[in-house]
Amino acid sequence: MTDSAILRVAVPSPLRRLFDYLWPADLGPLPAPGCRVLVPFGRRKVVGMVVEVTDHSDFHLSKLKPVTQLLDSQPLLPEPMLQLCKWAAGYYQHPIGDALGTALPALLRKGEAVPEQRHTYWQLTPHGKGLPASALARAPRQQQVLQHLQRYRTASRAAFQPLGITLTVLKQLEQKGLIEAVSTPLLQSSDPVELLSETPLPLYPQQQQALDAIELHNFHCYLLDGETGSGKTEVYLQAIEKVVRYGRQALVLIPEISLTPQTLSRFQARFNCSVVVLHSGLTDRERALGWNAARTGQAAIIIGTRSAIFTPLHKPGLLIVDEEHDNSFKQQDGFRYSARDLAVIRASREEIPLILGSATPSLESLHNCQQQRYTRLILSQRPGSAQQPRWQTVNIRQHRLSAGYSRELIEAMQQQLNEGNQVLVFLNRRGFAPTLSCHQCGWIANCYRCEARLTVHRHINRLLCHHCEYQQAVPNSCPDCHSAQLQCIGQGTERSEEILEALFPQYPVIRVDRDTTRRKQAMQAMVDRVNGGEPCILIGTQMLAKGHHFPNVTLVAILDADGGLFSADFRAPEKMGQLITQVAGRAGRGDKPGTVILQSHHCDHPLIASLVQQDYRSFSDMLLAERHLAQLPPFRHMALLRAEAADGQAAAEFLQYARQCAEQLLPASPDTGYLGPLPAAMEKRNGRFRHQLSITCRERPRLQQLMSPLSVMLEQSPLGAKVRWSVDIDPQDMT
DNA sequence: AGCACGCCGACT
DNA sequence: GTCGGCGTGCTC
Repeated sequence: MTDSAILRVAVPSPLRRLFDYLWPADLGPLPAPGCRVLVPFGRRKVVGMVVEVTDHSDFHLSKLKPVTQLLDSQPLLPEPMLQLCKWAAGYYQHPIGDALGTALPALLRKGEAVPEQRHTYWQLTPHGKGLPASALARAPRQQQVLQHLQRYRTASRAAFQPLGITLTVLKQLEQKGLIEAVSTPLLQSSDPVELLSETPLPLYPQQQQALDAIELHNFHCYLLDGETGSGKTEVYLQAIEKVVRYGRQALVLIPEISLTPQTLSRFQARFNCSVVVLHSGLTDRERALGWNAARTGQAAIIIGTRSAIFTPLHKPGLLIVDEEHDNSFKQQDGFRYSARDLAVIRASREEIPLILGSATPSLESLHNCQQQRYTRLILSQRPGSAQQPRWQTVNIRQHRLSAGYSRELIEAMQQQLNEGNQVLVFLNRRGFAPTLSCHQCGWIANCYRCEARLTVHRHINRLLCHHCEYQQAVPNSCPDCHSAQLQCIGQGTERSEEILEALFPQYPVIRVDRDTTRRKQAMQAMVDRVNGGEPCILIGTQMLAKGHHFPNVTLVAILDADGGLFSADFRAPEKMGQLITQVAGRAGRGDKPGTVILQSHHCDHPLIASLVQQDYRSFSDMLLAERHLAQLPPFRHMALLRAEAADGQAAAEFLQYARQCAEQLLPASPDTGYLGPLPAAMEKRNGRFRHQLSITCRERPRLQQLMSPLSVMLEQSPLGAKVRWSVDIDPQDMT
């Protein structure tokens, strides 16, 4: 209770509240929300962000500490971004300080000043200017610099590079006092240059209709639903062009893996304006520079992965989320936000359009179209001569397989290869074999920290756990009965590669998975090799499904389509269908028609049948009907409480307590359902036992009204201190 | 999350 | 006699 100025500050801590500080008059006028401050917190000093300015506090005035230092004279985050972070922290039940932390580049989070893009160049000192051009004859490199600067007055380091002048030479001249480095802020280029550096591609009618349908001056969501190769990117590019022409910025989100040079170069080749790319490969400084260029409006187009949704924009004009169904838009730990869902909130607050693009839209987005909240724009043709692939199933239920390959498939592959074409084989399991077992006693190699089998990796001759870090050498004999008859059961990409090499010795086999693409550039080298065009076989995991185009592939084989059909995760079939459709889209992109062969034990399963005989659209309709019947998302809103501990009992007890609290706040009813606590699909993982409690509500606000007080109660509960627990709103991955 | 305080085992 | 193990408690 006071009339002096109080700042409500978000502080990096796991506590779900703001902290009040006094503003000492000698620090000058009150800072605006969005400015960073240095504050004492406990026994240390931390960088916090002003969220509110007020004149009262629930705390005793005597308990408030004063702000130590103001770090920004102007707000770092504009009001809409601050609001978005507050909203996201509330919606996802995450501490506000941490949420705001993810919105800032690391450099700024640490309290550094905002870096500025500067133009650095070299010029002669007065001493250097006095020298004749013939000076420094004994140092030809230095003389070259001298003469160059006498002629052009200034030159940047980049300008010296083609002349073969290294930084060392320049430093030597600087030592002699002959030249000096000058750095000035980079001015915004005000020259009216032509925006486009290449002519846009002509649009076919559907593309044109889609582009025309997108209203640029108000908020609306558009689902650009077009299969692989239907030209979604061209629609993005031309929509961005319009937006940039009237002086606004476009923010494009792409999945983590699809940050391929191909996508990127399309944007850079099209536009002359400044395109900023925010990806994980940048240094902290580069990232902060790009972020700031977006904030100040210097960058017209910003492309980034999930976290880029928090990039402030000076004049936002358009948001795009490409491959909106992709799981990487949902952060799976810590601050569990969905960048795609936040894009909807952000676009609506900024009153700008949002384009969600996908060949295989998420059921959430399709449902939103059915509810008339989004407008669905369909692209069903492939430009040029490319044709739809032909689908074919092989029932492998009673077939004798050669290490996972049916006779039909082998024959089809042989035929395509003989005709000089390429074949892509999709097997979503890396390693040699998923199981090592003893033929004598039935022993199976299990991970001792996880409830999972160890995967045999033949090339390094080790057993790896794919769920934790554990690995060991492949034993020579069974640890139980000492028999030497250990056998590998099941198929992985490594084993498939061996089989293919034996089956088709005259053709190169290229394996693509996490193990073969670990090295930098390995993926690109592989793509280049394949697109060289020689007949070959590609075998790989889902890495093959995303982003890259292989125009010479005419046959796509899906070795095992059954993985997603009978999983504990209700989203598994959706993921499977998306993956299969995406892989199938790699086939026949050139002038040659493509074929997709799908091996399954359940060819007559309605989901498989709809995918094969019809398309993703009928497949997703069927899934939506199932979700409706089962009252699952997107027809219900879900929160998942997870708890894990070395003592499984403690985790279950904590969730039991959570359920009691929750049911007191919001009793179970036809509109509100509780399920659990139940052991997670893989109960033991990384040495901890995991349990979960799911809560579903018909109304989204109702769920949030429950989760907010519940999170606070759980945070304060002593039971919660003994286990690792988290709240996941709109969970994507139930495992 | 940090970072303290706090009370019990093997070492200069 | 101390160094240090990690239990629990607090941060405006």
